[in-house]
Amino acid sequence: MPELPEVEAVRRHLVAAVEGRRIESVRVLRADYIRYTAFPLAELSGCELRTINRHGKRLFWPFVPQGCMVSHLGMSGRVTLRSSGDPSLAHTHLIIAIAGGIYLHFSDPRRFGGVWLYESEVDAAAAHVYRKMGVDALSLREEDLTVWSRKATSLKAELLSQKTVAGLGNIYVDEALWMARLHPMQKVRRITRESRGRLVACIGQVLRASLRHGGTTFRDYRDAKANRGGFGQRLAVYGKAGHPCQRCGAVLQSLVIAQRSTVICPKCQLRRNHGRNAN
DNA sequence: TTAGGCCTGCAC
DNA sequence: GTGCAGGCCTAA
Repeated sequence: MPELPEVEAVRRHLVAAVEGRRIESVRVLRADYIRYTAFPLAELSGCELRTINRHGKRLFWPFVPQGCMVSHLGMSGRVTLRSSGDPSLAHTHLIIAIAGGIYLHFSDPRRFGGVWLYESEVDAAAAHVYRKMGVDALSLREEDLTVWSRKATSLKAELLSQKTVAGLGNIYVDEALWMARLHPMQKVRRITRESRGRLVACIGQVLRASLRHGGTTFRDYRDAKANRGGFGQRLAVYGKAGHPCQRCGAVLQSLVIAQRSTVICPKCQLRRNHGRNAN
């Protein structure tokens, strides 16, 4: 499932191919994949794609002279570059024709993802970043987590919520918490500053390592070239319940936290908030 | 804060 | 055939 490294890998590939190019036409094959439009999508024809930015798991596509598209891959979304405007992949919902004979195909079997269209980049950010998303996980610093001292949620729920840190999903939350030796059920307000610093470092390390390998392949993820990511076999805990912890050898344990499957090392990741409201 | 719904493919 | 996987939104 696409998380930050997968989305970033897609972004880099797309930018190299289509940045600065003109939109020739837009073809919607499935209307409800377009979640919001401030103006008809067809009016993007003739506009120039200025660049592609990313915040968390979302891509922002600002156009000149006007318009900004937001895309989210959801669980099973893919954006692929093709030389044909005919849908070759099942579940292709949107095709954007770009000058130079390039066609951007948006496909998404499960349709958890989608596309939004705003008048401007500011409008797009207002709807998708300012209200609900925290700092992007790749530029996270320890100071960004000081707000945790006033929050009652668990580490797992907090990191999945995108509210303070944007971009992590179930895979990388489990990986980063394991690397930082923190228990996912621990309350964020009880995390020491030192542990927060360690977590920030581990989040960066996990994401950058994944990015170097082109993301994680799990189920349907592919990058814009339809390649599979190579980070999958390097995962330490995700999907590895019952296997030995590569750090201490203890058997990795599976549990459900915040309605999400979670894998931890019961020996490395000890809860430190026992004795007070530690149910 | 938590549960449910969305949706499909795949493992069992 | 059943159930689970998951991000994110909405409702209770």
